[in-house]
Amino acid sequence: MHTFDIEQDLNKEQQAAVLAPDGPVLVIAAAGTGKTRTLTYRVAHLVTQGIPAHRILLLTFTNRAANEMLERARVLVGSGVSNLWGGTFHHMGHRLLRRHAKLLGYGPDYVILDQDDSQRMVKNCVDELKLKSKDFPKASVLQSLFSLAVNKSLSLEELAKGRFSDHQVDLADVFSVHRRYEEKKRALNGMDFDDLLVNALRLFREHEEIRVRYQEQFQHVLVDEYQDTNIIQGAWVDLLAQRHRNLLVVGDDFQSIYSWRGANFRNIITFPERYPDAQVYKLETNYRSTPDILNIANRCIAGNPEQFQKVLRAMRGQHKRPVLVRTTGGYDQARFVMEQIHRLRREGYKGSEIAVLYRAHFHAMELQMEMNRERMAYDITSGVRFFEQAHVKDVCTVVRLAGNPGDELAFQRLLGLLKGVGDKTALKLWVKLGRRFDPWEPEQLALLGKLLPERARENWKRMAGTFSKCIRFDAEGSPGHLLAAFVDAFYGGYAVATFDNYRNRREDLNGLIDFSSKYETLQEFLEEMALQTNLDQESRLTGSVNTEQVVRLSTVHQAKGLEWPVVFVLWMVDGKFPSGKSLDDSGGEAEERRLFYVAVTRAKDELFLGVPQTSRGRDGVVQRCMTSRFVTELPLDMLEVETYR
DNA sequence: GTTTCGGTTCTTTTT
DNA sequence: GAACCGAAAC
Repeated sequence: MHTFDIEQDLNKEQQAAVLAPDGPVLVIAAAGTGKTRTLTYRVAHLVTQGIPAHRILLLTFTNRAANEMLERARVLVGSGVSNLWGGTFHHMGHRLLRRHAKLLGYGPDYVILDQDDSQRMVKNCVDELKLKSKDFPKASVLQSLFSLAVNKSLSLEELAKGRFSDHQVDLADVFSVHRRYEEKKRALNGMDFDDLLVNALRLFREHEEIRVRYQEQFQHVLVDEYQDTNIIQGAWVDLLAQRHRNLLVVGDDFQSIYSWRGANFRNIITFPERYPDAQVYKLETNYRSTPDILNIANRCIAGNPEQFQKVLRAMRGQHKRPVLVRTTGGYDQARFVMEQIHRLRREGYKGSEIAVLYRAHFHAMELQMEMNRERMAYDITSGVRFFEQAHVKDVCTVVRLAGNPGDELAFQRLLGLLKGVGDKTALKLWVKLGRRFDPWEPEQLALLGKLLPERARENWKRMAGTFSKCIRFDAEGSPGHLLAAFVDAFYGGYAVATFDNYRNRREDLNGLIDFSSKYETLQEFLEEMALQTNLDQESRLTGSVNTEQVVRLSTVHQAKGLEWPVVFVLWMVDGKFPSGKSLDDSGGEAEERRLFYVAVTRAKDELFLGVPQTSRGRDGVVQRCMTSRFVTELPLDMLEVETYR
């Protein structure tokens, strides 16, 4: 059953970390040094040592990382790991709160608001308080400000003062929006992403019996990507591990790229101070990339302040030199990438072995157009996340209402799909129905039918038909039926009339219905959906495309933790990468540089850095571009310089 | 008073 | 793509 051999499967550095004795452990794992592998083996090792899986807690940042590690651990030690507590911080927070939310005054069936939901709710607050004006900050700005305050553990006042220092904004108004927002969430029995973290921490801090119970339960706590934890998460982990003190954190301060959302890499930097008896292990042996690529990585990051010094040691031999390519503009850059992809294909690379990375989604516009024109298969984790696309959110409103009749946002959105009903009418109806709408109650359906404006009724009949067709049983059963029925009866027609890319959206919806049928209850589906930002790559790709030949387009952030034989980095130009906006923010230049480090270390064999000489600004005006400082900082002989026009 | 529609603008990064 | 704005339509 245990089909692994630590001595044979791992190098010395990794072995040391995996076999580390009990107590606090800090593993500094540089890029491509087998961090996931080490963590997985550590879990497997603990299980074979006789630690019951349910007494191990494994925290990650992304769903992808959680799934990958649990999957790999399962391969090593079999189904024994299935009781392991593993997942993202938000998942774990939710898992605890689902059990104990009552203690904090929430109902057990609270709803999770994703970012889009929060933003809409903030917008509703601004509307209700009649604060809408040209000068007043937009809902999205306010929402992210509220969120940042939580994640950085700063007072809203402090943060708002800095943010609006040069605007004429009455901070009192900002506060009242915030207060209203908090009240609204309470009224709805809802938590946003930040509440999941904050409330989970409160649970521990304010309820000793809960704290003691979980401190006792988790004999071992393991944290992945520790450099990305924020203050709340850091405190959470410290608290949980207090009893047994078997806390193993893995991270790479070089790859800390989330300070803009509150990540505090001081957590990792000060770990040895907070745990003076901590064992520190470094992983520096890199199997991924060629020496030339690692040279660039080592060189670019070395000057950053405040970090654990480490140098990537290459295990691979020389291959092709990394290339810096100067092009006239974005279009030529795209042409260059296309030509190279054709060459690579001729040399035997598959499309899926190639990735194009960039700082911001719109940087890939020209390339997308070119790829479309040539009908080259590509997959892009688009700027809009799968579950936040309009059509996905639209159809999910029915499940939300079926699961929670008090979901105002869902109601508003659902009714907004009817011609002749907008925000105002929806809100009026919501109040008339007593701020509650249960689609399974025939009386409510009939009442709403009567209250609706004349021209909305025709469509309403079809919408309402969905509910009468799905018997109550479905509310407790799989959400798939309900979604399918809604699409059949109403949304299919609506989508045809509304979207020009109807077919794609219909495919998304089919994918969603497939995805939903994995869940047995509406509640489960809703929770999972809110915490999931994207469908897995495999399930999103249509069967008709040969996935082997699909080139990957991605932001650098989303590429973290992944690797490809060939990597292109677009727009290595000051203002774009580093991004002009981020330079004055908290992370500043150092964080942008770390981002560049992440981009470079994704490449195994070949690396291309694109440097267009001009870019088209807002009004179509052509501007000269300065080569990115991250490139000019490098010694010239580290790169092959090419000009393409 | 509301809603719709058509045009415009703007895109950093994510659970 | 989708949020936003202003003008026209209900």
